[in-house]
Amino acid sequence: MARDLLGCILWRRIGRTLLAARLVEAEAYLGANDPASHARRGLRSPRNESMYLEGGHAYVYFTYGMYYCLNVVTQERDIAEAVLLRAAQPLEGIQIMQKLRPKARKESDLASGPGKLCIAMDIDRDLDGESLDGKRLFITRGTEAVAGDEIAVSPRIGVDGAPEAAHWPLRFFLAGNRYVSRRSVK
DNA sequence: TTATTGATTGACT
DNA sequence: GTCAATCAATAAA
Repeated sequence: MARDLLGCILWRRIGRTLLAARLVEAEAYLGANDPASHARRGLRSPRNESMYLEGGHAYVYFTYGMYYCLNVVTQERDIAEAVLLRAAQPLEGIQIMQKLRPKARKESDLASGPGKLCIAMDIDRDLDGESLDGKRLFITRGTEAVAGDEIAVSPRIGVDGAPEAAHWPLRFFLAGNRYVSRRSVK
């Protein structure tokens, strides 16, 4: 799923305005058996409850005391697997995004990270559990095809707390794309 | 009840 | 390269 989401378009409707961005980086989190997942060992709490929804819903969590991250829930109900959307290329409503994210000086930095993406597209816990085929949030196939050899794979970012899973190759991104979160990391 | 730690970012050396 | 911001969930006591 993480692989397939690359090149897809994430849409966010806020009243009459519509924002869109092309996904260029995503990470897979494998539920109960993944020590780096919020659902490791079957953990379940109000925070991660929407991970247990059926595929096609949003899981939005608050982290480091100040940022939100958006996930696509992928499995059947009660199986808590999800894909973290880490970076995207702004397509529509770029001026609005710039207003929402004044710290970004370049367009390529508007959504070049999971927290940044949520700031640029005004995504917070209010959207947690929402359908990804809904009014405020939805995803469509991209118009630009992604070639198989365009997709690079690496360990996930920031999972140092789970040494056992630290090297798992579950981060997918478009090789050389300037909108990914870390240009130095291959 | 208290302590630790993040699926991060931005400022700074 | 280092580090602080800032808080909720989880772990430890």
